[in-house]
Amino acid sequence: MGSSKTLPRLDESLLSYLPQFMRLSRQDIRDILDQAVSRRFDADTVIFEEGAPAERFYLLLDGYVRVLRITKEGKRVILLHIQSGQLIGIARAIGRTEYPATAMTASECLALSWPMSLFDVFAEKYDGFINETQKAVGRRMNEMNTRIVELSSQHVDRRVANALLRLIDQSGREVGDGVEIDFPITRKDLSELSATTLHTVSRLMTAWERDGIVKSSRQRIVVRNPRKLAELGHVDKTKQPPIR
DNA sequence: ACATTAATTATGT
DNA sequence: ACATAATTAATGT
Repeated sequence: MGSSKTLPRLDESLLSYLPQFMRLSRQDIRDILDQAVSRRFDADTVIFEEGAPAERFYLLLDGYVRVLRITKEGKRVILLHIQSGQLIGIARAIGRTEYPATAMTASECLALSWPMSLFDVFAEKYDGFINETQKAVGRRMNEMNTRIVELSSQHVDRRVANALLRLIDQSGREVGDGVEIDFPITRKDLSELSATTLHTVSRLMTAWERDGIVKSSRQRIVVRNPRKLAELGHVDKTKQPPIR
């Protein structure tokens, strides 16, 4: 379960290096922190749900969060992953009063949150907040743009390869023989990111393991050869008509 | 070029 | 021991 304590006192360094708060005085940051609720979440815990009234917005201080939606038929679709230092649940920033998607922790997480009414206050009062937030929204839109094109035009192996590449880009941790995705991730998760089945992902992974591109065990994936994976990701192997 | 179904095995508490 | 994750083969579209 997640505990909901406002622990002793939040240190100002938690915020002072984040783009949204970088320009602010120590006192401003103090005020912001004093209004925050700090909460720890276990892995695989829902932070907020699609369609629910967007009462609070969050700043992820540690861990990783999945943003997802569930189709009418009960199929999960993962939209993107969020890493620490990022705001989530900022429905207000896109003019919505309900959360547009569900946020679920992918690992143990620590997050601050504020009532949504403060979003407008922050935007008005604190230099750089709305600007940097808008940039973050833009980056996510960008990612989803490329993903839409990917999902609707590329073959599975490329989709999965590119999903993996984004994951190590956003949450890669250097390990002995490559770079590991920094949170537990299953074949099923990958398939929900790539619009395919866990079986296909499984087959791809064993093939890529044989080729030394990845190494995986239960809920762990290490990319040993990002270059080769990137080739799989963008090499266009749609059949060209033979010359002559 | 894939998904689906089903059976089997591996792995973590 | 039990649940969940991963593999594998067979079959379907």
